[in-house]
Amino acid sequence: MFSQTVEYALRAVVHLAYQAEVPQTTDQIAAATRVPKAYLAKVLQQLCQANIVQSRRGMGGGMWLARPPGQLTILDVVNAVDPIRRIRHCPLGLSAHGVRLCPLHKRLDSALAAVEDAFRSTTLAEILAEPNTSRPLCDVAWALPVTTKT
Amino acid sequence: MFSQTVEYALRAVVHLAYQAEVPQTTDQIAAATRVPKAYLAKVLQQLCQANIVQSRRGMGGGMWLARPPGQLTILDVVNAVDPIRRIRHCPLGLSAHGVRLCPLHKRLDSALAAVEDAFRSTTLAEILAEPNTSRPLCDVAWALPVTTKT
DNA sequence: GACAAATTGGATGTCAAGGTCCAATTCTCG
DNA sequence: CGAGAATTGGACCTTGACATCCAATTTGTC
Repeated sequence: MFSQTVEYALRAVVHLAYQAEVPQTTDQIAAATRVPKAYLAKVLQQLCQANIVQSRRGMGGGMWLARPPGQLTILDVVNAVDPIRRIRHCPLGLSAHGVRLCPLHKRLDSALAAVEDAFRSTTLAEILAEPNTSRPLCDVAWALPVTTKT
Repeated sequence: MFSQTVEYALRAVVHLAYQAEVPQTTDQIAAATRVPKAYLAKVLQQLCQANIVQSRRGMGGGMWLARPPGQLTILDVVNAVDPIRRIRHCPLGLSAHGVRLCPLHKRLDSALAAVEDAFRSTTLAEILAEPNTSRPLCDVAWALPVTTKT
């Protein structure tokens, strides 16, 4: 139900939240999050334009979070790459009823609203701090060499 | 976020709930719900196989609901054509953690669960009976000639 | 300045969802 | 029975999401 792109963007952002010290290259993020490198680059560009992450080119460059994790919600990330499309008017195209939705679409839309709210009220910081569970990215990131260079 | 197919299936089922008396042909349903006729036929077949609607061929044939609207939930319809895919194990493919999800995917999945619950707890009958709003299908069905035949 | 490391942008490929079309089948009615 | 009404099933087309590849650009280091 959520697009691959959303999944990828969230993984990338979680990784960046952990590696806050130094800019992460696309290669590093791709390896840690198991996302196809070339496509990840596109997704990161979108996050860049939405001012979720910042980037620097050239040697020593890479990506990092534009804000502290406590000020970055899941919804911010989702909206940057694949916004939740709320139902704002009748999908049948009839403008006869103005903005009022019929009961069917009101239910559908309120389900969307619930998702939106859940995402809006969860910051990255909360995800990182969650107690009593396995770590985000399923510990994959930490089992892999992240800064290794021969 | 919900597929077109889900939208079409729900419209069709709502229409059938209103026209409970007599079998509705694909043409009639398509006209009332503004869904492409040929594609609607495919969707209706899926609903048929899932035992949501029943059909009869030949003259006087058509489609009708297999159960009373009070015993048919939105979730039933959704699951018949495009089931909600809950997140049951780490999308990164690591089986190292067994079934336990990391905090990130736990949040995503619980959003899916919320949608599923909302859909499970809403019957067609409730949608038809909703007070104080415009009617399902945005009254389009009632403005169109449904049984007209020259 | 030259080289290597990194992002950026454009062109292209692949695949499933959405959509169309037509022939085959099944049913009812006269 | 036969004709017409309707579903059923298969083949096909189109489009956007996902993904890949390569050239251009920017940046740091020697």
